[in-house]
Amino acid sequence: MSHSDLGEPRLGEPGLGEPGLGGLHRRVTDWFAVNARDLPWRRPECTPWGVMVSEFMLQQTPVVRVLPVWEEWMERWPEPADLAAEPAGEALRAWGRLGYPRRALRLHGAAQRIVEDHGGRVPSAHADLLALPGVGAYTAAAISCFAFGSPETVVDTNIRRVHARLVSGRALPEPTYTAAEARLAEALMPPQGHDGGRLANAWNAAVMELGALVCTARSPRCQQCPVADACAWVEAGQPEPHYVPKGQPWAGTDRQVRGAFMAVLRESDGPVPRAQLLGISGQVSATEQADPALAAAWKRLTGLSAAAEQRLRCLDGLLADGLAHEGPEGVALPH
DNA sequence: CAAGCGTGGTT
DNA sequence: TAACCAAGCTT
Repeated sequence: MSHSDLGEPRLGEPGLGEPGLGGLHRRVTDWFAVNARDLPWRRPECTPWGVMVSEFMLQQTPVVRVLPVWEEWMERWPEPADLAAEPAGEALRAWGRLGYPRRALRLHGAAQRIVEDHGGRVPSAHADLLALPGVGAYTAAAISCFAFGSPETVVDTNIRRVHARLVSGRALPEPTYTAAEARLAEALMPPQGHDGGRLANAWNAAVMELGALVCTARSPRCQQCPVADACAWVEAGQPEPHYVPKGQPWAGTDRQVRGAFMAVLRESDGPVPRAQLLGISGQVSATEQADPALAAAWKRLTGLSAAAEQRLRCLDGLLADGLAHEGPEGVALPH
């Protein structure tokens, strides 16, 4: 892969005595050295397990909400075996309101697999990590790179956005991760030196941080960007996105109902009677929102409101997903 | 592979 | 204020 494969946009001015894509590597990592947030999972004393827990929690959840929960987890479960020895329900409870509670379930399962298959140590190889529940391409690369210094190519949504703007001249990355984006990310990696992956590690972390703090999705802070003068998107006059991002509906969705159920189960010490759980209020089904008259007619015919049917379906879903268990006394978090 | 999966701060 | 969106993974 040569730099000529990167496409038309310029990658800074080469030939000025600056190695690495016309000095981009150096400029971004220098910016990072000054501006990086002091996050506990980045400190040298943080264990691979600490990095792994942070990566799970950071999947689709902002740093500020992860910080306090991560601290609690590290104090309570400093090693994978500590978590693996607990019931999954304890992981779900300690997950609190981070969202996507199946991540807690998968992290708990991953801890058990680490104990069984890896002697209680977080594996460092990408393939071993990828085999763990809840670990996909991004998380495997991130753990391998940030916890072990492996020269992996890490690609998250921040990095994709920086690449889209800096190199491709677009406001946003493609709606779905493309092979072209993967090739670009590979091509942008610093050359393999004799530093044991240190430069790769710094580049990954620096571009990610640049995307999180400066090259943000909305109202980017281009004045503070160390490579704005080399940015294809700035050069092109900051054109609008070439597609409309899909929204994430919430009111009346199954997600809202499942979230409400999980909140009740987390707060309960013992099992909650099924009827009580199904009776919690606060949500209106999407059907009832769209057409209250139709929903009322349906209820007269069947005796079940659309909301009631939705709650039944959502409870079944939680049980099927292993987020809850049902016994003779009711529904509870799993053992 | 597009859809589904929580939650709450920001705009 | 409603909409956007945040270090993705799984099916």
